Amino acid sequence: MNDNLDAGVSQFIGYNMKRALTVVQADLAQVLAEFGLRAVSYSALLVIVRTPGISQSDLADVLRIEKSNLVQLIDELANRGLVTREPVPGDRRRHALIPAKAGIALAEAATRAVQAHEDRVFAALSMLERATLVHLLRRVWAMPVRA
Amino acid sequence: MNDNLDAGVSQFIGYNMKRALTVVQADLAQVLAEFGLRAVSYSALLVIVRTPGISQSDLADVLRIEKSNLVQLIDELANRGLVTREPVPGDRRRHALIPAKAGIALAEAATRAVQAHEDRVFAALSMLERATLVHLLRRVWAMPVRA
DNA sequence: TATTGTTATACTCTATAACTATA
DNA sequence: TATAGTTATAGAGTATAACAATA
Repeated sequence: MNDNLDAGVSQFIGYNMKRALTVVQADLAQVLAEFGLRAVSYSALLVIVRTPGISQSDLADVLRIEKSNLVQLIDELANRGLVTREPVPGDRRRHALIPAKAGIALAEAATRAVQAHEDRVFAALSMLERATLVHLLRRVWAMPVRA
Repeated sequence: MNDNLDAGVSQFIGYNMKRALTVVQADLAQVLAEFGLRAVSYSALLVIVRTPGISQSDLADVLRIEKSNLVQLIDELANRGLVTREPVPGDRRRHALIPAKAGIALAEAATRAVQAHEDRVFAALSMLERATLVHLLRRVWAMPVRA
């Protein structure tokens, strides 16, 4: 394609993955900023809404981030009245993360915006092609690479 | 798929793109570390080898990074004897980036390792599927998203 | 002993502003 | 005035170690 512009790096699959993701992330960040959210805080909120009562440790595992980096993130969501930390009967170490009404509403509105964002960003692909793309990507991340 | 594990975020194409890229980047970093390179320094070296005489500004444009962040990177490559900064006749502001013999050799060896890395990381996909993946990704990053 | 939430910290990556020398 | 290279710095994002409370 433009081998003299990028000197052949565009032959690599990883290069094209990164470049496409950069486009997607830039647009997503703009969309979520209107809700006062970043990608990671949107994900956290959505998981809490759909898994009420999840603990911070389990949430960190699901989001594949460090639990220490989740503390301030949950602080933000809690300060905005989107979620609450509730005591868990039987284990006083854990906090159950419970979505507040405002959190549920924001997650729903943001999810609609994210779906619109994906429709826009992947408009060049047909629905079938989008399904193919997801299928191929899943097989990449689902595959064990090293022992 | 595991909608109760990730609470539905895996429905998003962007989520699958990021997750796949994380796997790819982790493996690539390991591979390039054996050559004392990061992804960005490998890309820079490869472009210099295939576009001898390119200036730092033009290289920054190709790599889509800030020229200020290129200075130390080129310092490293130069200190290792992989490239040199040569004066450009007719414009004393510019430096022509010239690959040294060691730089050409390292770029070739690293490129073979990167190709082996891609063969390994995308082993779950047939050659046709890899071509399809690249084609779909290119159409995503080539598409203008916002005006 | 191990786990949960927390704090502090360090390290990488990236972006921006300002400077110099040249054009 | 504008551009190439450079320096310094600041902001994200992420990773690690240590701690108190609890299991």
